[in-house]
Amino acid sequence: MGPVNSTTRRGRPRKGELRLSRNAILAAALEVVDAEGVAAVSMRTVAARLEVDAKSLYHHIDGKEGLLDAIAGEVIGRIEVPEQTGEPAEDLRAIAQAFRRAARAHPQAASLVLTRQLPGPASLVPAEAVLSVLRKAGAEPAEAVHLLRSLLAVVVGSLLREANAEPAFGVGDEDGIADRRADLERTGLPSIVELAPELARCDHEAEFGFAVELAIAAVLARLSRR
Amino acid sequence: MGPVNSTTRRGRPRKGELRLSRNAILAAALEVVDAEGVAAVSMRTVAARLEVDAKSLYHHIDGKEGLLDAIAGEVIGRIEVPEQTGEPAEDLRAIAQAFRRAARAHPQAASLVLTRQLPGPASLVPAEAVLSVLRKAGAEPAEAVHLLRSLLAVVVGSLLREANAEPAFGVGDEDGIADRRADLERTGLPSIVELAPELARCDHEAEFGFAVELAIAAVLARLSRR
DNA sequence: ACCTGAACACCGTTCAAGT
DNA sequence: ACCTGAACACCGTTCAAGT
Repeated sequence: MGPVNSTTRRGRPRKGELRLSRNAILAAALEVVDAEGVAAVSMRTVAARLEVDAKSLYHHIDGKEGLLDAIAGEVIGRIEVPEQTGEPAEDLRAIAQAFRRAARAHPQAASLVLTRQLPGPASLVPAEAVLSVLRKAGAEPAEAVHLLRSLLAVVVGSLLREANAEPAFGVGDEDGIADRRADLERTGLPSIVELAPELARCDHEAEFGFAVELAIAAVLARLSRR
Repeated sequence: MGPVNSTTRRGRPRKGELRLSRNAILAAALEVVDAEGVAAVSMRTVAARLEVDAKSLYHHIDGKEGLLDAIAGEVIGRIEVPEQTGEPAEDLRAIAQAFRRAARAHPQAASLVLTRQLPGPASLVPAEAVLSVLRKAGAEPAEAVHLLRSLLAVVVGSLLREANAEPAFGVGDEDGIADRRADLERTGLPSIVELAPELARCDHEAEFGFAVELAIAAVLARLSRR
């Protein structure tokens, strides 16, 4: 159908109207994601936000799959890699936190970002930073790549848990925590039951920090053991 | 439409016909996933495989979202946790490998499994095993939960990369590797260019092993430093 | 208790026709 | 060069009607 006003027409827009562009589409798509989640992204909803027909998008992006890839690239492309200090632990930590900040800027998009082919061009900038730190810290070439991939796995795995967790899993919500705890205790699995109080809650920021510190310690121990 | 034979009818099946069941639906859904990928799963395709109308599925499962959750649970529920040996490193390694084996049994389902709310009931058995090992190795209660979550992040992050990588990224395919290498060199990012030969290829099994060993070393170092 | 026909409100995508 | 009408082949889901 398209816009319902009486001046609906075909062909290119009358002069003065904003032209459709890849950037405008991406911005609109990100708005949909932030407002209603990835599931609400469709060619039609995105186009509607631009007051344009869904089919028009095909002139600027490569179908829906291409749109989702582009959204992921957009989010990951906004990682602001901090300047290096020369202190490896500090630098690696800062890059990991920058990654998390970018993911948390669009919480609803996080699973999209983490789930798509990550080593796309957009993620090469943070990868470059990590590799540079590792090489300066004394890692061999092949070793640096293994360590990069290990660090990336920790970051991605941690952020994915955070993205998938129900919103209330974090702070407050003592009721939800009590419910989960009761569920865990009902399993009868001894360690699960014993640790139910700890398992029923999750401070995502602290958990991310813990995993990253553990990984960094492992990396540095490995590099200094030489 | 349903089956096109001339005896189409409504109501419950004539006696002798197999009844629809949650298990039958899950099995059919897993067949679709293995044969054509998660994207090919729809109420209609799954129902067609059972020669049943799509709407019939609603009597046994909670809509499409419920179906996807159930598939993920099914795959993860098949993790065969090995018996403990008392050697923490060996036991943790074995659990991680069991996790990978389950994921690789249904490669097309992997991203589904890793992406959904993981701490569902199905994943509690492997979690119990990890926690038990950690506690025996001397971890404090809260610490054991942090370490479990860190280990899970490494495993999930690694398997997610493996699942998302294009099939050819692994072995052979020297052409694809050469292409990727050329792409990486064109970025001009110094460390990326220097390490392009290593970055262009990825032995998933070795990479998984490396990340897991690094994580286990970190865990044990932390627990023995006391 | 279980299955389906009719129906609804959505999808992504192609392609020819318009300006 | 860019946009859309018409059209197609799909979706998930509700609900009343059948046995």
